[in-house]
Amino acid sequence: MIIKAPIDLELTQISGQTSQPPWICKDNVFTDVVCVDGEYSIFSVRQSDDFLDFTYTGNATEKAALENVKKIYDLDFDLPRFYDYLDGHDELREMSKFCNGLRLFQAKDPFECIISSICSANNSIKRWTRSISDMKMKWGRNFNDYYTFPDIETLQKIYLDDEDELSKCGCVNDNNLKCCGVGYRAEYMRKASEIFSLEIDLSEIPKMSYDEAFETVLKVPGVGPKVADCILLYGFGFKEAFPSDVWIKRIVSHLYFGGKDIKVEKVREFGMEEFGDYAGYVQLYMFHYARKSGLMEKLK
DNA sequence: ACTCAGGCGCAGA
DNA sequence: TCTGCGCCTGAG
Repeated sequence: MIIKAPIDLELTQISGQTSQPPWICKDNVFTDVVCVDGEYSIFSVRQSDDFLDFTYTGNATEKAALENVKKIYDLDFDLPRFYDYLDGHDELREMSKFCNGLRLFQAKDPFECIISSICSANNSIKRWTRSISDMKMKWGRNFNDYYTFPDIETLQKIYLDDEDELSKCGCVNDNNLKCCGVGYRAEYMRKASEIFSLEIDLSEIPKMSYDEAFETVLKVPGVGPKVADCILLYGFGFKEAFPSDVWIKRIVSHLYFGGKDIKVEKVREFGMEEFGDYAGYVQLYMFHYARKSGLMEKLK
């Protein structure tokens, strides 16, 4: 079925955002397995002119499947209206040209989003993507060779490294987190799994205010301000989040503060104050604008 | 072979 | 409260 919302699907997929790796692409069709009301469906999406062509297999009702795909690709977001907003500001005007059709690629699985966001910290997009894909292949459930992300209970039991695996199971069979290339983040990931199993109920987070949700996820080891904002934005749709890292710092500094060196924490406050409910989208557009326009090279 | 990028936790100021 | 170091891995 065709969903009439303008989107650049490929751009949205490869934007390197921290909710999930890109879906598997074959002949311009992007496919992955999605949990709908407790059951697994294979979702396929394809660019059809400006719109999205969506098909799925599985027992999900059409209504539920549609709701899910709309959420994942943020299809209810009014992109033209956002472009009017960008056009109304000197500093932002150029961005829509470079990122036309780019939407938030939202998590299909909040737990996956949390763990992959932790994995993304102090990491490269390439290495982060490989690690998460490895984890899915090793410990996720296989549906037609599309793999789910391992659930909370599964991940809690995964060994940390070779040493941990050897002492607990007597042999080493690449069945541990560090062999996925996550490095010292392995401990954070396992601790986080424990916390979401025992202390924090994932389903409570969407009911919270932004501030409350921010403070809640900050308690998780490996989650600082940047990762917390990524989790809230890509995992739970808090669009007022403005994830601020060194790149966003450089870009904001260049566009708004005459290149002056400012603290990342100040950049976050500035972004939230200045852009309000558009903060998350402005952050997304800033990053890709900088990438594509050559600004990023200039700011290095 | 070596250096560096990248956000977070922690020790020490 | 704030500052600066070390963490792990792969790319250059």
